[in-house]
Amino acid sequence: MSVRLRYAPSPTGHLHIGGARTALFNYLFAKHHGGAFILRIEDTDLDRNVESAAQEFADNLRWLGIEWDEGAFSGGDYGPYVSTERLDIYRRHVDELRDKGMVYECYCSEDELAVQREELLARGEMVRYSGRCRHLSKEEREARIREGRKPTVRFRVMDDEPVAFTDLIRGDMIFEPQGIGGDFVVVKSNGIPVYNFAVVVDDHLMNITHVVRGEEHISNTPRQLLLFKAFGWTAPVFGHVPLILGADGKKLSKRDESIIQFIDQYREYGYLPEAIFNFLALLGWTPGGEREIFSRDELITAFGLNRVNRSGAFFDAAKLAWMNGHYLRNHSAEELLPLARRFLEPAVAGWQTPVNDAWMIEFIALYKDQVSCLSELPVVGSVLVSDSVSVEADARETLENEHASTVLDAFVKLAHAWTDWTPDGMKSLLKDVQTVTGKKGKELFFPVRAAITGRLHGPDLNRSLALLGRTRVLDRLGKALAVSGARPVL
RNA sequence: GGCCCCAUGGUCAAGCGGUUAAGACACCGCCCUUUCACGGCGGGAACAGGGGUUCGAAUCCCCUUGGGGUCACCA
Repeated sequence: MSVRLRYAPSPTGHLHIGGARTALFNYLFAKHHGGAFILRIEDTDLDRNVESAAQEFADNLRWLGIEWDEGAFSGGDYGPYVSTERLDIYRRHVDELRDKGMVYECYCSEDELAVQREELLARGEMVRYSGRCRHLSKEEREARIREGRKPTVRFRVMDDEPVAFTDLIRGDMIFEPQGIGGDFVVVKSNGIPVYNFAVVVDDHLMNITHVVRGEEHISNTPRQLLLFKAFGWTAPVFGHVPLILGADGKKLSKRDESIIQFIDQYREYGYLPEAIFNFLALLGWTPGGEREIFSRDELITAFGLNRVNRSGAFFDAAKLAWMNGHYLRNHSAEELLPLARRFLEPAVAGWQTPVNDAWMIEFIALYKDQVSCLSELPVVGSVLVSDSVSVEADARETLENEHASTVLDAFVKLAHAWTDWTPDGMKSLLKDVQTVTGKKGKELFFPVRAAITGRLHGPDLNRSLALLGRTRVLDRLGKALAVSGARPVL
C-alpha cells in the first residue's frame, strides 16, 4: 500500500517555521516513498479561527515548494478536507461510539472542572476527569438538562492496560492508563468535536499511513490510539519530531519577537524559497556526512525519519542568512531580477532618469554576492542608488589629501569629453588619468571612489562608475573637488 | 507536582565499543583584491556529573543533575 501523509494545521495565524518544517518533513517522507502528501485544515476551534489564514498557509506552502497532492484548495477523493465541512461525518462516528456505550454526555460546567483541576494540581497529581457524569441516571440527566446545561460528550477510558506504540523517531513509548487523564472530551458543548477526535476520524477515513508531527503531540497520542481501538481501526504509524527552540531554549512561541519566525516575513525580506526549504530540512534532520547544500530532489532522495534528531533544535537565523546568501550567489543577476525588482524600484523611484532592466541587472550583479537577502540590495548599494550620499570620515580624509585633487581634476577634465561610459570604457578612462597624473594603485582609485561614493570601500570601481553614469559621476566629482581643492596638472 | 521526552563546541550537527571527537554557521588571524564583499588557508571552542558492563566507552545500563513537552469543551 502506498504511503499517505498529511499536514493538518489549524488556521489560527501565519505559517511559522515550525509548522513549515513539520509540513516539509511530511512532504519529504511522502515523496521519498512515492506516496501522497495531503493538506487538511483542522478548524474545529471556531473561536480561534482566523479568516484567510488557511489560504495564507496554502500560499506560503506553495511558495516554499511544498506541493500537496490532494487536500484543501485542490480537492481529491477523500474530501472534504476542512473539518467544519465534515461535521456530519463526525456526528455519525460519535453516534457509533454511543451505540457501543463507549461515550457519555457530561454535564459538568467548565467552572466545576476548573475547581477539580486546581485541587489535583495542588495535590501534585496528574489532572484527570473524576468520572462524575459517567453513571448518571436518566432522572439525573434530565435534571441537568432542565438547568440549561449543555453537555459535552466524553470517551470512556478503560484504565486496565497501558497504551503503547512504537514511535518512528523515539522508539517504544508506553503510557500507563493513569497517565491518560481519565475520560476525555470528544465533542464540545457547542456540538463541534475536539481536535483529538476529529484527527482520528479524518486520518482513518483519509487512509493516512504515517503521522509526523511535533513532539508536543506525544501526550495526545495515547488518547488517539484509544479512539482508533474503539472504532476497531488500525492506527497510522507515528513519528514525533523535536521542537524548534527559541533563544530561551523553550518551544518557539509565536509571540517571541526576538526571532523572525513566519514564512511570509522571510518572503518579505527577499529570502529564496529553496534556501528556506534546504535549511528547514536540515533543522532536526541530517542526511549524515558533511554536505549541507541540497536541492529539493536530493532531499527527497535522502530523507528518512530514522535520521531525525531526538532533541530540540535552536533556530539559528544567522545560518539561514548565510545559506540564503549562498543561494543568491549561485543565481545569476538575470535570474534574480524578477525577485529583486520590488526592492529596487522603490529605491530608485526618485531618480530623474528612469532605470531600465539592464541597469538593475548590473546593479544586482555588483552587490548580490555580499547580501544575505534581496531586501539588503538597495541598502548595501545605497551609494549608487541614492542621490544624496554622505561622505564618511576616512573618505573625506582621502579627498583632502594632496594627490586626490590632482587625480580628481584630471579625471573631471578627461571625463567631460569621454563617450564610452561602459565598465571597459571607465577602465580606459582611469588608465588615462593614471598616465596624466602618474598616480596609480590606491592613490588613483581611492580618491575616485571616495569622490563618487563617499566611502573607501565598495564593489568594482569601473562598474560602479558605469552604473552611476556620466551625469552623476561628473556631478559628484564636482562636489568632491570643492572639498579637495583643485590642483590641476593638465 | 504527575506523566512523558531529551542531553557532543555559542549554534546546527557527524559519531552507533577502539577516531588526533568530522563538517557547517558565528567569531578571530592570514592570503587574494585598488578597497570592500566573495573565495582560500589557519585558529580558539564540546562528549553535564557519578557509578557500573567491557581489555577498551561520547557510544551500552543505572542513578543524579540540567533542560524541555504536556496535563483544556486549544490545536
